[in-house]
Amino acid sequence: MATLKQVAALAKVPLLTAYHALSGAADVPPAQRESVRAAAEQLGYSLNVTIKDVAALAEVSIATVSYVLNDSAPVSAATRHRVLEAAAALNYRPNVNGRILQANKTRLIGYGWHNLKRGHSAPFLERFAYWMAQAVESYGYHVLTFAHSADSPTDAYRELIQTNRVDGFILSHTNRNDPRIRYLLEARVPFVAFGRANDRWDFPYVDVDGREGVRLVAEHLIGLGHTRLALIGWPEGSLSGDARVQGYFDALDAAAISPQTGWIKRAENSAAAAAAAAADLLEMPLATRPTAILCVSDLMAVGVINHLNRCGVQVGYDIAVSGFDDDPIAELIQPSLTTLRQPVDDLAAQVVALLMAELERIPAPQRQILVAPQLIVRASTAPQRQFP
Amino acid sequence: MATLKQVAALAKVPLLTAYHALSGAADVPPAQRESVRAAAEQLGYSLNVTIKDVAALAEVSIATVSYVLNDSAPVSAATRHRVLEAAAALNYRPNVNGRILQANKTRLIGYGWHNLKRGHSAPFLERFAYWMAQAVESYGYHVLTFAHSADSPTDAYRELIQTNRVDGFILSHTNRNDPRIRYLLEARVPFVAFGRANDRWDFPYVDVDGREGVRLVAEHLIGLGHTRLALIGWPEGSLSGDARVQGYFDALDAAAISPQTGWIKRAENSAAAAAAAAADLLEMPLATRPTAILCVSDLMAVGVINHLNRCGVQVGYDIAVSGFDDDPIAELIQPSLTTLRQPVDDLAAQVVALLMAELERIPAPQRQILVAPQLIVRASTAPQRQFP
DNA sequence: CAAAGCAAATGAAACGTTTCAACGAGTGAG
DNA sequence: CTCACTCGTTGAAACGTTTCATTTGCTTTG
Repeated sequence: MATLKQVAALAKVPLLTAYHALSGAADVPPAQRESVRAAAEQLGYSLNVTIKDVAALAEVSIATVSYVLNDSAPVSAATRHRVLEAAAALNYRPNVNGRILQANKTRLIGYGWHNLKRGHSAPFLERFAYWMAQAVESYGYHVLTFAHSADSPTDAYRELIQTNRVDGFILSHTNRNDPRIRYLLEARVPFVAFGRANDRWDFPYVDVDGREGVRLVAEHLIGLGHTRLALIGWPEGSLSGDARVQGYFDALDAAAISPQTGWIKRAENSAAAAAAAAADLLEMPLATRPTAILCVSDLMAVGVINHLNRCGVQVGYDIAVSGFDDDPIAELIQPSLTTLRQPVDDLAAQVVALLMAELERIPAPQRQILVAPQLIVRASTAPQRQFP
Repeated sequence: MATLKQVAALAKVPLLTAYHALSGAADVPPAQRESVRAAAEQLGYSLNVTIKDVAALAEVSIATVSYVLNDSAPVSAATRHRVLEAAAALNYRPNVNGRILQANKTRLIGYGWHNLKRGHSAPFLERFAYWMAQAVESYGYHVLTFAHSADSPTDAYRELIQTNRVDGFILSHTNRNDPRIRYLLEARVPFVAFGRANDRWDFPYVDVDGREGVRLVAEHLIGLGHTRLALIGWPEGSLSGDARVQGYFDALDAAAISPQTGWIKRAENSAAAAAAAAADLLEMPLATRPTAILCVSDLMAVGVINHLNRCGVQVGYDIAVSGFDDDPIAELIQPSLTTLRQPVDDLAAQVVALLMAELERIPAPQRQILVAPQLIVRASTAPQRQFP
């Protein structure tokens, strides 16, 4: 491919004129415009301003242009000025791909999407993706998203690394002993997880402090006078699930309440399963029946509220209910749901900050970060009644 | 940077042995391993298999390797076999960045995130992002996501194009006269919109057929015996909003029902605004009061249902309610909500198929596609009562 | 038997950048 | 006046591919 300079030479016009003729950025006499067009045609040139063109216009070497634009070597004020003028006149923008090849850094961060089943979708993650993109851009990076299957997730990660498509990864929706984390650790690929995997592996992560969150809401309920608190958690074994249960015990311990058998239920993360658990709780004798039900997700809390509504139990008055996540539904359900909000923007920013340190291979002093969620009090735990 | 061949020569071992020593892919006698390590160290070489290494091992030129791997020129069976063996033995994966620079094609599609206000988030878009990534990958592309501000969105698009970061774009959340579309058309950048902009511009898009959707649900209600149907739409002026209203008229016309004044309300896309509109409707005299309320979004329908519940009106029995979107909340609210589901996977696949045609610069015959949503009947329009 | 033709393989250029090593022109010290 | 330095600048190499133009070694044909 020819350069702009050659086109200009062939058309016997100044370089800048050739640029204007082809770009339309400024007016050029029709005769000249035509001859430039013809010259470009003849050379098979299509407008594409490179560092060479800037160098030609500024009458310096391309090395000098590079030094000026990256401020990576001393350049005299006069030349610097000429170069900047030329770059501006030609509206020059460096081609990132040239850079990438030379530096062997793509400035791209991989982020994999799962295929969430209907109803299990997390609106939360869409916002996370936004804030992540935003945070990453402030460091001059971009996010490359890809889809991966649930059964062999590592394949997609391996492929992206081996073909040099990305510099690192951000993982979300981590599982216990997540195979992706195992692979990335072994392959020594920079990454940060949004979520934990197990206690043995040492890797950088940011997670919501579910334990502290549930403790907060339990404390809030105890403060309202509740003394019989039930908890509907996930089946034992999930990292974040067990942490949340722990927060419940923390609060009860602190208030010197001893948890009764039957107050703790386990259910899958669905409205229906939680409703069934709530039904069990309702069957307890009124005198010992819990007056508050803590749920480890908003989805479950919604199931509980719907069930209580159907049974004629007044939620927020007869029985308080709380959730976790601050899903949009929390504001929309009747009564509106007390819950814990995860500070998405903050989480994303911290994940990205950690990742940048990993990419520089200078690990941050604190590579494991827990962020406390914020208690959002709504009608489902309104202090409307004195509990016996 | 040195090549694997040079390292092997310096360590006086075969190329493949050098590879094994450095990669650990196969066992190598400790003595040899050490001398290879030392040689690599001395040359400042870190393991990175390129086409040159494959060529060296197969004892052919790099051109031949390229031809074999891309099947882009005739190669004798014997050499082809040698090359494939060598590539496999070295676990060679082409570096995409070399390709990108040479072809000036990044095989990256840009997709911009908006910052949606809390409560206005669309869980739908998260799933769209997943299916889009999936579809794009089946063509060997990836999605580059970026965040852009609401006030000057085109800047981000321009930057990505001018620096050659992406080959094209997918837009979602399009507005009437969307400035992004105006820019991309003018800059002649390949893109496809998920949503329309206005009737004047000719560009490829895929959109949900809101008109047909609302017609479907109205038809369904009329089939149940309803004759007085109200509609709560968005303020006039939005493209998709107006289309949905049109579907309502279509169905009423077909059933020879003439819409009464007062049946049509306009409200912002929020639960509260829709509830207020529903309150107005409730004040109409019982004899002429609508028996069904169609809403142009699930969010609005939820506001309406909550309001009716509060007023003691039995939704699905006294008054039917419908929404649009099939948000997860539709299944969770009481009663569950009849609505229109957008076939996300299908929409994403069609958007991507269109984009691929645009990228090849051979525009598809049909560049504007409307996809009909699917009617999902739930309890909020149950046929429980004979309407007068 | 020479010329022509063909298939297979190769050397080298190109894509756009950064950066190393080298160079020339001043400047200050001896 | 010369030598050694510094500062500013430059040519060229390198990153990993693809692909053009050419060469090599055969086979066929007149």
